Amino acid sequence: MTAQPPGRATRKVAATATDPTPRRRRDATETRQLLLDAARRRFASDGYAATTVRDIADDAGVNVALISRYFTSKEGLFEACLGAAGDELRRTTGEVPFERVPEAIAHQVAGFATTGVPGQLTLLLRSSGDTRADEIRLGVLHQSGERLAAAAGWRPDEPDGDRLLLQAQIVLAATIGLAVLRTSTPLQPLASATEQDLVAPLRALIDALLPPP
Amino acid sequence: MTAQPPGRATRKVAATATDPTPRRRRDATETRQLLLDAARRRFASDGYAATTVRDIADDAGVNVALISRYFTSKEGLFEACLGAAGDELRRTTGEVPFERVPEAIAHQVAGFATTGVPGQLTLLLRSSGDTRADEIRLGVLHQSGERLAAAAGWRPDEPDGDRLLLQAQIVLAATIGLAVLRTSTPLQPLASATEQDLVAPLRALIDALLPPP
DNA sequence: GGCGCAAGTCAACAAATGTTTACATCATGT
DNA sequence: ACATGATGTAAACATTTGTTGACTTGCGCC
Repeated sequence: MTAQPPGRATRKVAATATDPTPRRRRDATETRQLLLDAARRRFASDGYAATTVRDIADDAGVNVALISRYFTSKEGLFEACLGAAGDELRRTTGEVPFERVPEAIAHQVAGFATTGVPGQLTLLLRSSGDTRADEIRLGVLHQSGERLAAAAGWRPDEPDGDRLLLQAQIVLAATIGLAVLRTSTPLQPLASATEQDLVAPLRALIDALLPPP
Repeated sequence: MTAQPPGRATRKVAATATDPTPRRRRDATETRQLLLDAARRRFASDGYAATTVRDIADDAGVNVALISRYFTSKEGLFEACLGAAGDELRRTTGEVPFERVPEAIAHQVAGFATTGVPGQLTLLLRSSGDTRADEIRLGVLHQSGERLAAAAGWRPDEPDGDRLLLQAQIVLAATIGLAVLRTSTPLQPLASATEQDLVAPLRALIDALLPPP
């Protein structure tokens, strides 16, 4: 496929010609980031097992061996991706006033269309076959559920508290299902609905499950 | 692991000893069914790519080669599973009076705990890397959404019809998210909630998104 | 009973995958 | 300028995976 003639290597000079920023040809941190971005896209859209390290390396335009160098292994790379996804989800469901949660979720779910990066949410539910990654994912989801429930007035010791937590987790489930049906399995018209299109239904959904305190 | 001593084959006599029905040792249709059941479980819990044909064959207690014989290929086996899952989902969202849709969904989502089979729903969203299977899945989901919307009074030519269809698909998304968070990623307390625990929140959710006609 | 075919077994194959090893090349400090 | 460590490359590796072909074994029918 990409077999280079064995003489002098072709080198990738093409981009640098029109590139305004003559960035260094060798930059470890940039290479790391390229790999992370490519991996997030691949993992989110194809899942962990179906993604090969060569896919990721090709997307990023770097050599396959660098994945092992910078992230130890494929699993290490996946965990690094999960970390970023967790941060993003925490930001969405945590540090946001309760009234604006629908907007935040809509933005998160719709983020795929705006940013090129498919929602990190899909990353969260991809079965990985890796125990460590499963733990991370579960922890993130659990914490997100508790934050959402807390924003709706949940207190851990309160009687009937489990009901509220359960309903917060159902909201979370709906969010994740939305992300999946928009990216991994593009279901129309849901997949092409805009961020604004989603806010109203999401508000109705959240109001129904988590009545404001 | 399961290495048999190479002398006379051990043969699987263990089960037949206490088995009240001395069923034939060689039954093509039964073997097919064993493979289908094992495959549904594996595909639903681990995903398509992470599941190996040897896993399935071992679970079913049959030889690996029989997968190719009866289903042509791993993809063929997956499509066969998708067919069954599609039937089940159609049954849930279609031939049910609108008022009882929450119960039907709860039953479907909770089905994992009651029957040993993890909800066929999770099968529906597993990315497969196979174009044909993707089409099947998308078709099933689309049809389910339309049936649900129709049960809520949606008519294709009606103005503002897209909004209703969109909201039905959001209900579908919530359902799928629920199935995932209960099986693939067991999130507590959601994962251990009983069927009855789910009915009330689901009714609230559906009432909010699909007001009865 | 014994014959024929369906059902099942075993071993091997090629392709793909994650990882490593040895080597080449750039960047930087002196 | 040039030595040295960081960065990137290429090829090879040991496994695993899906699939196939030749072979064996049991079932049903004459």
